[in-house]
Amino acid sequence: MKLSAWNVNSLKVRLPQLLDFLATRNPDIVCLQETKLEDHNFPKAELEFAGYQVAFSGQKTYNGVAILSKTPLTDVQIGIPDFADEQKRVIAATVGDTRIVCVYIPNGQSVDSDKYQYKLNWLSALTAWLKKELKQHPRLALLGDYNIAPEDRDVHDPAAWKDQVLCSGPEREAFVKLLGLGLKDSFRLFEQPEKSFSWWDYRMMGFRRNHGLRIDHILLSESLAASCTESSVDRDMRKLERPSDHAPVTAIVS
DNA sequence: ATGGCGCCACATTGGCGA
Repeated sequence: MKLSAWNVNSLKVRLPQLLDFLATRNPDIVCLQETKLEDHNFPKAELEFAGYQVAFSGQKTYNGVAILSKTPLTDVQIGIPDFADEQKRVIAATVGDTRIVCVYIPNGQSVDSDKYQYKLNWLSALTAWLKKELKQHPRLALLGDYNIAPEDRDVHDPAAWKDQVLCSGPEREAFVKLLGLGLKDSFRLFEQPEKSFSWWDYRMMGFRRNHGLRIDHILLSESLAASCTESSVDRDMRKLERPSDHAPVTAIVS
């Protein structure tokens, strides 16, 4: 089973690239972030025609998440239960015997921003909920844009980013708490190239200079991690004309 | 040097992302 996550930064703009991605990579499941589409504008028919069932939760301008699956999606959950949030950042569904949780974790803007505190509260709520989810679903994958670079090796210039948003201690501690639930960072199950990132700034030729961060992740519960054979970043999608600033990430499990 | 790019909308400028 091939699982991908991709922050498309507008599904309206990126739909042709997504359809190409589906046709060429042939993933079983794709988790999308930053669709930036209200539900009545979601391209359901196009994606169904491409062979995928869809579950989605979106809003105008910001946020928006979706799960695509070749096989039926059941028990769709939108948002974190008992956590009031206007922002559409979470969708979960069951595919076969596997629970898929798609997240667009808040950016936080800067460590002295109210949005940073919202991010930390949000991460606490996510972690508490996932603890329960894992009890019900031993096979669970948490995919998406985490807006956290877990370690210095996930940052092109750790000195410049030290204690900045996406790299700060409390954010990294929140990521470690997710791992503490029994989740594994699939990317680090394997040897990887130095300076592997999933996001590059549009400005200053960030991609060409590989000025990036690894902030998009696929975390797997222990039973899924045990069968994981591959985890990688799909840099080729970032090379296209008019790319998302994020590249898709993909893991293969059985 | 606090810009740079890309996307969106109460759009031709400002908010936001990371």
